[in-house]
Amino acid sequence: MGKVLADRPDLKPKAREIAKLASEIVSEVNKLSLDEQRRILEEEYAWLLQEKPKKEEKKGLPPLPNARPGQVVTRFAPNPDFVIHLGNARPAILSDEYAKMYRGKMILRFEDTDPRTKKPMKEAYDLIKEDLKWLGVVWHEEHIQSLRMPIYYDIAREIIRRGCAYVDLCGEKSRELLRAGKYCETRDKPVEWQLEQFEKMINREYGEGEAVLRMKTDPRHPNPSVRDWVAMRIIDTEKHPHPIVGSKYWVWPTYNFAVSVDDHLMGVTHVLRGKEHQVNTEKQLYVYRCMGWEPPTFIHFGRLKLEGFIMSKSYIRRLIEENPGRFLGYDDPRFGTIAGLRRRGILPEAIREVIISVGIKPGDAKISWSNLAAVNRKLLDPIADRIMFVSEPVLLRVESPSCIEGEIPYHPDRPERKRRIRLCPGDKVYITKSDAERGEVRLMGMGNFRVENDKLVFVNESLEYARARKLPIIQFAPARDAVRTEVLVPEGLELKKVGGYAEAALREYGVDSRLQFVRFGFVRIDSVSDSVIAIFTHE
RNA sequence: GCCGCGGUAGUAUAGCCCGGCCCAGUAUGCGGGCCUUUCGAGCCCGUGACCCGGGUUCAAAUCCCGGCCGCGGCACCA
Repeated sequence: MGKVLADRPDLKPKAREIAKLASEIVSEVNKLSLDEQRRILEEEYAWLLQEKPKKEEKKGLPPLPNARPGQVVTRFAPNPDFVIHLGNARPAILSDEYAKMYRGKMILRFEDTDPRTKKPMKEAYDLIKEDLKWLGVVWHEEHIQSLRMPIYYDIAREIIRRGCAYVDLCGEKSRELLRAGKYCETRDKPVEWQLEQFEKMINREYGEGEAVLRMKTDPRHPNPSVRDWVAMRIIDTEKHPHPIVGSKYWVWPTYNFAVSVDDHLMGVTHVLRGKEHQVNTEKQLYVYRCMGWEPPTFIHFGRLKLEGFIMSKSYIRRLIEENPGRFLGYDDPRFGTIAGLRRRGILPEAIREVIISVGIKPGDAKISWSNLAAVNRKLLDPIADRIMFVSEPVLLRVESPSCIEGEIPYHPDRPERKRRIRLCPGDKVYITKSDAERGEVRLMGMGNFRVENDKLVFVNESLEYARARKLPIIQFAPARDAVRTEVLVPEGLELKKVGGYAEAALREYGVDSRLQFVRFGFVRIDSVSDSVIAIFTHE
């Protein structure tokens, strides 16, 4: 029934008749036996049996509304008060992705207009850029708001001239007034007075809290925070110097004012940001309306959480400060910062893939670690060399009639790259304790051995023998040139340490190498000295 | 409390705008098998979801109403 109408939408007006017809036919067919039904189908309607080709699944982002190729300008506007985390990477990657998709432009803008409560961190400007580069984000322009102050002053004057803003001298009282749907009496003063007062603000004739510039909105707007929202306020930069411009400015734009001005002046066409900005969008529209600017297209998506990771900037900072020595820094692999994920061994392509798959839905998304790990594993597997690492090592002595030699490929897909390992009678070898308890094992690439007390007794080299007996094929490390290795395994807020020995080949890899420790999991080499410290990425 | 936005398998997502090719697709996870000198990868098979209740309609995941739940906002933060 549905099928018929889908094929012939022109029949829709007759749907009622068709429904009746269809049910008659169905009941008729149902009287026949199943075999009979099949026979008729095969004989007379064989063409129905042919599978239609499966349509190929489209991957990637949905088209951007109101977007014209070559005309799209997006932006990523972080607050440089700390490094960015996976949640911040979402607008960054999405903005980058759409700019690329439409051959447009992407702008990076640091929003550092509050040296008091969101004091910028001097190093963060560069750290954020590093993270973005690592993520593969490409930007064509770079701006710092604290370096654009005269621009905000100029637009503010224009907005006052247009009668859209006023200087509020009522201080604390204004908050109550506005909550009640009323407002400070200075709102009704003439434009000339407002301009005068604004210059007095700039000339430091007022202190913090004594005067603010407010947008005129609807004093009875259902959302009290929208009512005459603050566009400019005074921050005492003698007490709270800004890390870039010091005490040069006294009057600072609020987020909503600076953003509206910049988005317009920089020609931003599409603003992609979290839904926590929905009300801000509403506020910013007042600026566009007053100035007669055309607003960009706003897209708000939900929050992004990474299961089992701490993302909050302030919480991470507190944890580090209150627990000296417990964390490795803002890039600790237990944190959801970009730097933390990088140190953990997550690839930037994996982050991008996950963020693209989550898309731009307004609903929240909780990414499960196993999902991120699966994507990362898929990318890592073909490029990570296999190295043998022995955890919980026990030391055994080889007993065999002669030396045994084996060749082990670094990667199963490229068997021509391999190292040679030689075990001779009397050699000491580390294997994992639980493997030693298996009785008979096959040392990967070497041969089959029987474990007898502290001895490893050679049986034979036959792989078929090992298969027939289902012997575990285990990793090992000859003690002679074994590398002492510690693997840090992040588990929630804990960082477990797994000690052991790796085979000599580990020496060939430097810091930042990504490897797979055979039967253990993927790791990233974090430091190399006499011994090696690796960080466990995932299985 | 007020304002706004959402609820599709364990997780994420497609479909919703324009109701019928959807007894709901895909990925991951989980279970089983094949392959394989790793408990990896790959390949097969299986598992599992439209928040609840009404309504409109021949037909509702899709439209309407109510409820429940979740999230965001309610700053002189961004």
